[in-house]
Amino acid sequence: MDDLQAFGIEAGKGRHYEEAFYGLILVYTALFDRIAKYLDGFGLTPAKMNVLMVIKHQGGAEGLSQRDIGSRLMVTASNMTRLLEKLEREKLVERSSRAGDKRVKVIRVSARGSRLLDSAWPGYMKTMKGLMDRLSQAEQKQLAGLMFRWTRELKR
Amino acid sequence: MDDLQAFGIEAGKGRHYEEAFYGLILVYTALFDRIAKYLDGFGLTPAKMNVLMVIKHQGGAEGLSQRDIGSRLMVTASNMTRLLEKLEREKLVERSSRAGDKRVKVIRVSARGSRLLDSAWPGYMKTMKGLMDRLSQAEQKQLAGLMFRWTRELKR
DNA sequence: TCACGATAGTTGACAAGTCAACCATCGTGT
DNA sequence: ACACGATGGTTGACTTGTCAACTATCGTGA
Repeated sequence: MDDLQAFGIEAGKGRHYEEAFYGLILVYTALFDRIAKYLDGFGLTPAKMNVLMVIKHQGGAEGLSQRDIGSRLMVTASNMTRLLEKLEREKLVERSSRAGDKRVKVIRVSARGSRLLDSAWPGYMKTMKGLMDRLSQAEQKQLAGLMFRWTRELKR
Repeated sequence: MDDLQAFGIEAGKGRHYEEAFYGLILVYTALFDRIAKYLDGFGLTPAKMNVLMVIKHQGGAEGLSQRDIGSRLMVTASNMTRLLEKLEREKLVERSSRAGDKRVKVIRVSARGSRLLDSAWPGYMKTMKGLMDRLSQAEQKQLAGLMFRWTRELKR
């Protein structure tokens, strides 16, 4: 736990909240890193993967507006614009104005995007599971419960 | 838990690892956000705050090299260069070449940086504690333990 | 009907992070 | 003594993310 010392924290000294806080940061960055490395093999990034997943799983035939995607992923509108521009340039996604409301842009996954998503998906899940499986089943369950409670508390 | 649905995850369906994974992301971003908002009042960001904390708490009289700081915070060398350039421009930090090894730049907190850090610190800790205290003491301890084990596992 | 407020998206300017290529300096082995 | 590899830092090009200011369109109330 030398990592925590970086922040001036000594482990095992009471002060669980500091250990938990900095531990969480360390874990998050490690997880993010591994996932990013995996996705890199497909020319994808976590952000792009998330966008593709949301559109494909929740878009149905009608597609989603940029706003819809953004709010589901907690990504700002301006960030969505640029993310989708790139995805469009890479032909993974199609953007068209909605008939009846020219303000909204309807986003759909292209055939190419869909194929890419399908090919990246199993390994993505496997990578994630592999990372999580460093914890026991019981610990995973514990963590899931903690995170669930915590997000709800943080939202008030 | 509607947030998790964004990723195509249903809560409470076994699959604790998915809930834990996405829950962790949600929590992390929420925490980061609040901390960033607090620090903004001081013209600081989490990254800058971390750098100042490390230099002040571990730098002693001799200061630290950029490499030292970077490795303690898991920040890349190139990122350190730019971070420290900004901190230097804002006169929060002083950079000088080490006598005896011109490659190394020795970093010290300036008087101004030190004052700023002192003024931001108590509220920073209070904000962090406030965020953590949405969980009970027992949960914090549990979480700290989990994170401790997990970081170690992830490092192999 | 039309003015005004709300909604969807875009743009500019910035922070923080990455990687790869690069320069300067150091230290060591022969 | 010096060549070469290791070390410390910088730079360029890029991604993801933010906020604030902006445009365009839509819908509603008077």
